[in-house]
Amino acid sequence: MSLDRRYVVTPVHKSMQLLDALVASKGPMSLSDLAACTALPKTTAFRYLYTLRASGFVRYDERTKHYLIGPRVAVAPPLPDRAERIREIAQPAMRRLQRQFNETVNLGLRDGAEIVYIDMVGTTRLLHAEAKIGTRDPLHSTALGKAILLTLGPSEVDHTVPRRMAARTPHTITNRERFLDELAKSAERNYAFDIEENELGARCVAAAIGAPGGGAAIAAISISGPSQLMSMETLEHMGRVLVRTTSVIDLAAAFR
Amino acid sequence: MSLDRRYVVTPVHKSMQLLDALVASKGPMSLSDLAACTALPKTTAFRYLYTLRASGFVRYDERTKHYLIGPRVAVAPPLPDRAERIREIAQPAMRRLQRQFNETVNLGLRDGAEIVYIDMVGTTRLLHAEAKIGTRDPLHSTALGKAILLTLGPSEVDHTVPRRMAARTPHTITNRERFLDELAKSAERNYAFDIEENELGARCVAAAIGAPGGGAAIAAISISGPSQLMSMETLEHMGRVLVRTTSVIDLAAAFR
DNA sequence: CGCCCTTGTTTCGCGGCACGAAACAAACTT
DNA sequence: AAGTTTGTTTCGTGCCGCGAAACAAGGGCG
Repeated sequence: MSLDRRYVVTPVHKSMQLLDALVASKGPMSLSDLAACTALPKTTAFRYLYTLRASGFVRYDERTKHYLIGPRVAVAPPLPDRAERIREIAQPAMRRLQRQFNETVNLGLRDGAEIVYIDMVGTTRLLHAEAKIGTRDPLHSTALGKAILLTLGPSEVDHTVPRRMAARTPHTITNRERFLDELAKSAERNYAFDIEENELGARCVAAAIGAPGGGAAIAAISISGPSQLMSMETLEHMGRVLVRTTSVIDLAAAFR
Repeated sequence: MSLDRRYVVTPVHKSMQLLDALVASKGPMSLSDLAACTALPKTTAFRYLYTLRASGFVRYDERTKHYLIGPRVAVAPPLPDRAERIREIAQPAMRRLQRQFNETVNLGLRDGAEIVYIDMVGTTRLLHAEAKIGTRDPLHSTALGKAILLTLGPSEVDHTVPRRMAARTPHTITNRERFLDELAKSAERNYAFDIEENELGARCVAAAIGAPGGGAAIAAISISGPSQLMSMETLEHMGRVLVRTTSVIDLAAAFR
């Protein structure tokens, strides 16, 4: 980020570090814990937490004297810098897609056999969606994952997709042969579907963003929505638009 | 909340007000807007926002010079004081239920023909759930809603439940007669179900929290989980425990 | 085209308030 | 019962955050 010390006001900055610490440790923390892991004097940490508590961003268990993230707040861990840059680059395209179809548009990054959501521009209606940034899903049950797998060589696909593919819903494809078949079909179109395979009631279509060197992709964009609104024709139309859109995105700038 | 001015550190407090303002207006805001609606000098607002931006809690659109809630953060609007007090009272019971069944436990408040989620203690696994606080669902498609309707007189039920009941899923009961039938059955047990009526793949069971005067309830507690793990026997067992638990909760203190 | 008004950014010097050491109070361990 | 750790409170100092004002860019209007 921009570290122009000139305008950074310490109390705000430090108190946000406290919030981040609370997020990172996924559970209740004592004052001492928090002070220690943010390198703040106990007194100061106490005051910040007291204030955050009064603002409703932090919850306090009087009994155990432990602090928790406030119930009205959800914070995901910070993303690595590269992810941040990729998001920056993809942002305009995502907004355009969102406006065109008025459904949720997702940006995912591959990490091993999982995709990590790094951005999501939604249909304004729900908080819900926005909170999922930083969460993960398997490659094999998501359109984003399949779209990325399309750009990998057969051998890499082979040792990336786990032997036992976990079923996220009754529709998840868990048979390896059927899955490779499905991939082959998707490869002809350059976009991939997810028909309630990752979440009941939700359909998705995704296309990968070309890697700078032209090799295996590390990111993809998807459009997702409720099955009722996403007929196969709609999905195919979206798929074609996605391919056109993603093919002109250039991630080179994200790698220095 | 506790307004002991002694320990409230102004910069932290004010910057949280900025975040709240951003949340309230559900969209991009200019510096001037934010400064105006928080009654902060432009200079100060600028510095706070700059800091929040550097911490990743606020996003900045360089082009339009507008601020947004950061993508890794989700914040719901603050709850009214009464809701806050009710949550405080119900909290211990909810934690107990959570530990006993290891499924998500929800606390909902009636507001007209909707229930508002005011607390949620989850199965640690997901951010996701926690973020839904403050959101709403129809009374007629949720266990929480039905549990509250059980405590209302027939005439009040009649003009509370809308003529056309919106279908949230294919399983939502939209036929008025069938719905009243279902309510009658639930009334005998004092707890109510939701069998994928509000969200596909999710089942719920709920019981109302007795109103202070003994009249119509305004709150209820539910347990929800994936259909695979929630057999009818499990649901019935949970229902009986819920009734025992909620019947001893006393909300009197929440009303002065 | 040029003027004015609004909006964002930067500077600067003052004063108040946030800081943290230290004292105090509880709760828990030994 | 003494000792250790943890949370809370006090208090005086100095630093740093504050906001007026100056500066820089647009953008709209005549």
